[in-house]
Amino acid sequence: MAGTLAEQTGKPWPGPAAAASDAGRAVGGAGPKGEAIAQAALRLFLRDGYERTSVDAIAAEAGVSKRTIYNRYGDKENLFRSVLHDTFTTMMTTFRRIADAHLTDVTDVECDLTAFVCEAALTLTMAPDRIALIRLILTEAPYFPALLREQRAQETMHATLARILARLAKAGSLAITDPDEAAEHLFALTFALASNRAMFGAAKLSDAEVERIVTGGVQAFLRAYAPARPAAGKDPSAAAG
Amino acid sequence: MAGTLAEQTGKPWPGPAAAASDAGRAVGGAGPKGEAIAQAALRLFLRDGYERTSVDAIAAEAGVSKRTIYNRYGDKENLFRSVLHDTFTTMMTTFRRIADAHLTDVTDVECDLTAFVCEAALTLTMAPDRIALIRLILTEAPYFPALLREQRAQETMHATLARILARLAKAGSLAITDPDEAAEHLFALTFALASNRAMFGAAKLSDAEVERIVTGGVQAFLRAYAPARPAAGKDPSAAAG
DNA sequence: GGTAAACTACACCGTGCAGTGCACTTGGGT
DNA sequence: ACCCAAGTGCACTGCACGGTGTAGTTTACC
Repeated sequence: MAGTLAEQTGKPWPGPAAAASDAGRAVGGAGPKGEAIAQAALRLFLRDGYERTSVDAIAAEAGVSKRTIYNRYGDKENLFRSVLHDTFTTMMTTFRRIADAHLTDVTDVECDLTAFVCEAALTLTMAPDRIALIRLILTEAPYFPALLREQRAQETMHATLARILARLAKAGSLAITDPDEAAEHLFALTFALASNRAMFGAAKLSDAEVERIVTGGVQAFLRAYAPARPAAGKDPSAAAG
Repeated sequence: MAGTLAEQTGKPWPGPAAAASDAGRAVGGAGPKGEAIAQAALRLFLRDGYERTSVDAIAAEAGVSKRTIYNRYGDKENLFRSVLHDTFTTMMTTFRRIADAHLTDVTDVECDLTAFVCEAALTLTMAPDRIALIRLILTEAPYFPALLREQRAQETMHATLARILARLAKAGSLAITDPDEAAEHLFALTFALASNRAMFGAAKLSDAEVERIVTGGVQAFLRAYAPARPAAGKDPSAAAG
């Protein structure tokens, strides 16, 4: 049957001669060949999806014998998981870095938040690979439970953002009762919005459009979560400063 | 090659004997067999995706000979397009009906908007099929350009919502300068948010959770787009009720 | 009963792909 | 010079699937 869900129990494939040779030999992404394989596999998986990508194609793309791939990764599923895992890891790291750079100490909420969201969106969310990655995750998640567990990395990003927002609320810069919900709203109004547009829209978004979208999202967010002002009712964008 | 993009020019497959028999015979979804085929195909495509669903499986699921499917639809791609097209059409109709029911004349903005969003979310966006449908669209869009054109139906829903919001703004119930952007924000804070949670989250969302999410989204939206109030400066969460 | 469209059952073809086996080459370490 | 891990090239198996051909069966209508 075609649609049977693989019940892989996350076994990372011990290696070609796990019991035989004591020390670890080149397995997975180690060495230049491993690098080439991983890059080629990622490229093709992102472009064509799991089912449509053949191991032969990956081997050709990597300039490597098919046998080498099987020697290193065991099978196609394991290669897939391995490559996706690495991608998630680097993505998470990047997000953390950007968040730290912009939001460790905030002086102007709107300005800093916008800058952060813009950079994160342009670097991570809107990278053409990222769109393909989302597609891939959504498609393959039912067949690769491990993928959803990885994607839970997003939860970490969410939590990071929630913590930052809570801090801002405590400082009186924002009126937030539920930081988790607020973080979700900020995500929805910026990253998710741009992401959806990029995925469903016909033409691909330019950087300028992305900036426009996320800026508008941040402004709406700030209007929704502006602290109670003694003399309000003015232009909402005046919340900055 | 596995990843070659099919450049189908939307030819709807004229039928088994288009030039021979003058009148149209049973083709596509007509008749009880056609119904069974379409339903089975939709079920399996949604569950397993295009590539993982075999025509044999569809035939078995529909209790129909494989030959019948080919007689009616010509090939797998055409069956896929046909089934998806029907699905989009009914979805659009339903959205229109719900919007009309709740938003033709609005007395209490928050109340009516929440009711509308709740029903639409529970009926359309959060139906388990819908999630699978989004997955399917995202996955197959690169290979079925027609799908994106269909999905543009969403644009119609967007436009409908934007028009309604513009009307509310004109009536002074909301402070909206860009109805399109506002509609996107409302979408993002409600449908998209719930949708994403449903797609990425581990546990599936209960109706109550969906209601909580979209209610929170509507409230945030209303806070962001509340008209300038003569005596403002209150707790934002007090905007509710 | 006769006719024809719709349908069925089944065998069949070609193909693409995951994965294996094996003999051979390469290159660094000793 | 020798060894051995790593890699190569290629042929091969097995299988699932898309699609076709065909002979026979149902169903409705005259």
